[in-house]
Amino acid sequence: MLAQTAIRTAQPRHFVPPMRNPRPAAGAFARGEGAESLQQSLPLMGATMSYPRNTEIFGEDEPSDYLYKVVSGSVRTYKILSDGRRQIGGFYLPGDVFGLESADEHSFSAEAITDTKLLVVKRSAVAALASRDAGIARELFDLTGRELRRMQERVLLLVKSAQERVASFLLEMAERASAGNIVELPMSRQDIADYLGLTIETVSRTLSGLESAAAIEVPTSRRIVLRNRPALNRLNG
Amino acid sequence: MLAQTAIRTAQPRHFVPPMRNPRPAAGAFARGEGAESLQQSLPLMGATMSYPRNTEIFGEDEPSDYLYKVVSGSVRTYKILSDGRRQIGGFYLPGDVFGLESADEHSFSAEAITDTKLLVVKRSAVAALASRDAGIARELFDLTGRELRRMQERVLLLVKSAQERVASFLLEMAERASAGNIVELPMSRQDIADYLGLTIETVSRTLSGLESAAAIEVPTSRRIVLRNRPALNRLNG
DNA sequence: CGATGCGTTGATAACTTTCAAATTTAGTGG
DNA sequence: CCACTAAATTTGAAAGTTATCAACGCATCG
Repeated sequence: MLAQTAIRTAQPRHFVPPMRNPRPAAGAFARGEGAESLQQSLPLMGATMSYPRNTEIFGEDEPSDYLYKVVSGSVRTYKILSDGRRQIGGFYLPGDVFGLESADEHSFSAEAITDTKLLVVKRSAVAALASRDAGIARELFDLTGRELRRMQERVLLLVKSAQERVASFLLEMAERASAGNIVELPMSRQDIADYLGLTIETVSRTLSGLESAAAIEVPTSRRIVLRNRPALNRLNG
Repeated sequence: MLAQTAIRTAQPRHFVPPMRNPRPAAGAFARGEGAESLQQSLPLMGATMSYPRNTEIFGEDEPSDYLYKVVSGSVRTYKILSDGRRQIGGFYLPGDVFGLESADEHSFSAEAITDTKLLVVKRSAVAALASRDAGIARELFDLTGRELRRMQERVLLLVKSAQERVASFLLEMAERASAGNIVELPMSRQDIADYLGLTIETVSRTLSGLESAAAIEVPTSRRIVLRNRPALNRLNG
């Protein structure tokens, strides 16, 4: 399973006004003097599109002509397995880019989890820019490499126990979408289960267990408060 | 955990004589006229090194200054988890490139499974070439994207049952290292178990089960004959 | 021939899923 | 804003799968 591609850029993540140029990623990596950056170029090459909650962004069988950058909202990519189960490839939050890994066709479908605005850019436009600008090419390469490492982390996660997977998931989300120790989850328990390769019941039970152990609090089902990060990190392995 | 990076190139895979220039990948993708290809350039930039069976190629904590291409033999990358378990990132066979995903430091260790010859190339040399040649840059990007898709397949694999994982593994190896329906496995049962996130006992039992079901034959522990691919594919999901 | 490493097989325990039901939350219409 | 209905989440009990612990077989090597 898998995240199509999730690149987090050093950008403000919450309530980014649509259509405003993101500032260049700070210190992402060295680039040749005077070269454009992907951060700057993307908004100029694409259009912002809105997707209501639970609507499809693209289907698994469709040609993959675009790259997507989340402006606001949240996205899940997924694949329906032959036995009917759904495997979630990845969750994408504001600042994340997805679609990088696609070949000619998407290997996953993508849906908006919440109302979402995306910056949509033609792959060919990015490719053309990259072929003229080595800095941009390098940036693309680095983004993909970063996504690759992220996917490797995912593989490490999936061989662990249910408790470890849930703890790791919470820590990952805390890193990506938290204000302090409060994690706001845009996705349902079913989404989490399909991401972690567990059942919804196991996810729910594990969260209850962590709450009993005073590692977290669950004031509402979509809000998790991390009470004991060291304990979660221990579980994380 | 995970495969550092495994790119299969359209090259002859068995007994490639060391230090002989591989022919350019046939039809891997379009490149600008007259541009060099990575396939051609790599051997000119690096050196071939030999590693006896079970020796370390690099350690997890070491700086990652090189890319590696398997000339002959086989390699495993792995990571030791905090609980002492070993997770195998990937297996690399002749023609595969690994090390692409690394950041400043390796996230995995690498060992020769069998006596192995590797083409070792400085990352900086490849990067320099890529910055001058958009075709090379594109090639690198494509290689990484391919590896990303491969890792996604891996994630899909790991959420399945033991039987599905083993069946998928056999099919994967058949594609990569088989002569017809005979698969020669360079790695031990323990390696396979650590790759699939199972125990050695479960792998062994599952293979025995597949043999009872007449899907495979196991004449020796390192040789598997695929007797019923459709059945394996069904298990594969 | 005995030791050692690897693989297989068996019995039991631990963990996760499955099936079912209760409870809470969210959405809709009045 | 409240009531009602549907959906989501949580919890319980039983079944299924995989891991663990243990023993055995087989091959290689000295």
